[in-house]
Amino acid sequence: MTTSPGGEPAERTKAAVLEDVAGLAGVSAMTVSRVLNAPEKVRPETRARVLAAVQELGYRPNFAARSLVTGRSGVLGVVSFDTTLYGPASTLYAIERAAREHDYLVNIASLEAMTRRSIAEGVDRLRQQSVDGVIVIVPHESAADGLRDLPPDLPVVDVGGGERLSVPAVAVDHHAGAVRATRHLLELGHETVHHLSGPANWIDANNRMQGWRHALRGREVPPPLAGDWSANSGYEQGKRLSRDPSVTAVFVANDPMALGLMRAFREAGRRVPEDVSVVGYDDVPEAAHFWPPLTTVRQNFATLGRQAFQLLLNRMVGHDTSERRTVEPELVVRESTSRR
Amino acid sequence: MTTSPGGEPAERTKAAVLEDVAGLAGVSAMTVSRVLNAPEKVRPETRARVLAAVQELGYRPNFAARSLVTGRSGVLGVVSFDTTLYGPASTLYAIERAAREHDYLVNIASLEAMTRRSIAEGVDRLRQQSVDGVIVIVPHESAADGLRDLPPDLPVVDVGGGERLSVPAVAVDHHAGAVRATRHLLELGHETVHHLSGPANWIDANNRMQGWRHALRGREVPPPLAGDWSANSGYEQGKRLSRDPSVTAVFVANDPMALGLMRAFREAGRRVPEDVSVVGYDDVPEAAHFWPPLTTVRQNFATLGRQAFQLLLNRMVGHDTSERRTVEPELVVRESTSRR
DNA sequence: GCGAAGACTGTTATCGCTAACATAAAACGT
DNA sequence: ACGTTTTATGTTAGCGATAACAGTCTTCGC
Repeated sequence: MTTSPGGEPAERTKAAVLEDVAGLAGVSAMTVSRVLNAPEKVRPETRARVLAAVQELGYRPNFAARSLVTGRSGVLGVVSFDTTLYGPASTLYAIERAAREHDYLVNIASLEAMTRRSIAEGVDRLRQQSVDGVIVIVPHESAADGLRDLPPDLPVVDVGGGERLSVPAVAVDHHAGAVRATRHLLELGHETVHHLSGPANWIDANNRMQGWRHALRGREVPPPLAGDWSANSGYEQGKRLSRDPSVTAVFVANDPMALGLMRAFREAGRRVPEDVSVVGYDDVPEAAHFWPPLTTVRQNFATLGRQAFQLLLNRMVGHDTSERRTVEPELVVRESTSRR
Repeated sequence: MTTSPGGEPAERTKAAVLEDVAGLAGVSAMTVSRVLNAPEKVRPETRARVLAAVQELGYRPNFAARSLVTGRSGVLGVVSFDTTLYGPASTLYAIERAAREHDYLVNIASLEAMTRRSIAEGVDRLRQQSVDGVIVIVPHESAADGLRDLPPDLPVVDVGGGERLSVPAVAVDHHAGAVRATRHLLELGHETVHHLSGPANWIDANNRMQGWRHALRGREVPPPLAGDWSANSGYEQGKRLSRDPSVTAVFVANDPMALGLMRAFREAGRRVPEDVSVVGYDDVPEAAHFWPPLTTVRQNFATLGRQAFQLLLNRMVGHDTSERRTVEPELVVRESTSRR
């Protein structure tokens, strides 16, 4: 960036600042600032001169200085648990894209654990870097508590964090999704539906379990098993479940676990879907290519992320809503389910 | 300002600043600053008093102000393509964790496309928010170019961006990984090994393809097919490949494609591994539960991310290395491969 | 033709913090 | 005991931008 070694006058060592541009353009610093922030207030010719100077010096406004005086940073934070999981990763991605369109940058703070303390700490970390707002993706019961003792002056939006929240939130209607999944199996003629749920205290896991229970009302409700979202836990629990010959239909709380479970059943000699039908949840991109292709419930994480950003934007410009938006999941029928 | 109508003395409307804390503790602002930045330079009793005041006022240093004067922001940026993909997501996650341990925050900028322009633009976006350094995760040929015309004053580290880079870099030795995968198949008695590669111009895809070629030297090298990393493309290409009865072993450039390919083969009546052996790449957490459990090459993304951060840290403190570190991948043999 | 409104541009005062230097108090060596 | 170092704290001066106000110079209306 330093001008060429040819001997040009402005062999800058330090980056150019407003004053430098002003000097070169023969105007005051304020005018340069205006050109950058409210161009219409500056006469076109001056503007052109300033812009040329900006160009020539490769001037970039100093973010810290601007943010110090305006009180806004143009950065928003996302607090999330494991961003390696498909759901959080996709949501984060959507948020980032939406943010970019509005000239916001995204700062991430991932959490070691999901306790109210760690959530507060994550938000705090972001706050220290003076983000303008925070989106929390913590699908855990602890989120509600963690969010409660947050400073009220910081706009916060929650994603998938349960009912009793003090902040605006977006969530997928997992109850409905689970009902759809379970009904689908019931309609296929299964007497009842078993359930492999996610870990305790995860909002999504609870909601799906409740939906499943709800859809099963009036029938025998088998005791649910719980995994930890991993394919491996699905496999382990699948092994147990496969020993019960009465099982003909299983609703699994996410796709990886469904994958593991199907493997366990196959290894136990029970064919999917001939002997037992399986429905997953998430519709990860691979689900269509599992063996057999998995019937599952699709969540639209992109929408989720976009909505979350919208809500945050609203809150940031002042609308003090505690709006709650819901995204509907959709059943995708493939080949892991069949008529009994 | 304006103490509240209630009459309480410190009914703050605005957040407390250094001066407020100083006042309460009966010291100068500078002392407070020292307590926060170099506690050992302050007498324990004063320190305690200051800390108490900080506590009482809930004081949080203003990031912009600090950063304005120190010239450092404590934020680093990560430019990445699709952070939804397992690799980038895991790497990002590892970077974030390493960064946190060193009190850095991570800003992300994901890219719409992988062109030199968009890379430069992504870095730029981060630079405007004055990040202290940038890690670029763009496993594409364009990365090298995109990085070349970067301002030299900004510490940049590349992850997986190929050989001819102008900046420090970390990469997995995909060539070696591919060689291992291919040799494994060869040692199992297969005459040759087919290859389903990733999209053209992706560094990883190229390296793996070269490794495969290398391991095959002296034998017939079948024309490789190319997918787009998705399970779906694996399935499509798998359908084509399954029509060729001479195929007995396939090295697939990533796990999702391997999943799709195995499905295609199965649907074509060719059993894996009895009729055809398949090796994947990545070792995604689900790979062990594919049907059959996938033999694959594990990349340690966590190490990759950590190393990238280390390198960046080095560069940021001034060491002007253009060090290049390599992470070795590891073959994980499961059940998708068998003796011919 | 002259005051008033409007259009541009400039001046000044911060924003909240820390580097660098200055000072005061305590500790020390001989 | 006295200058000298060390230790603890305070003072001053910005970092680089923008808000708010203050001038100029035009442009108009009547």
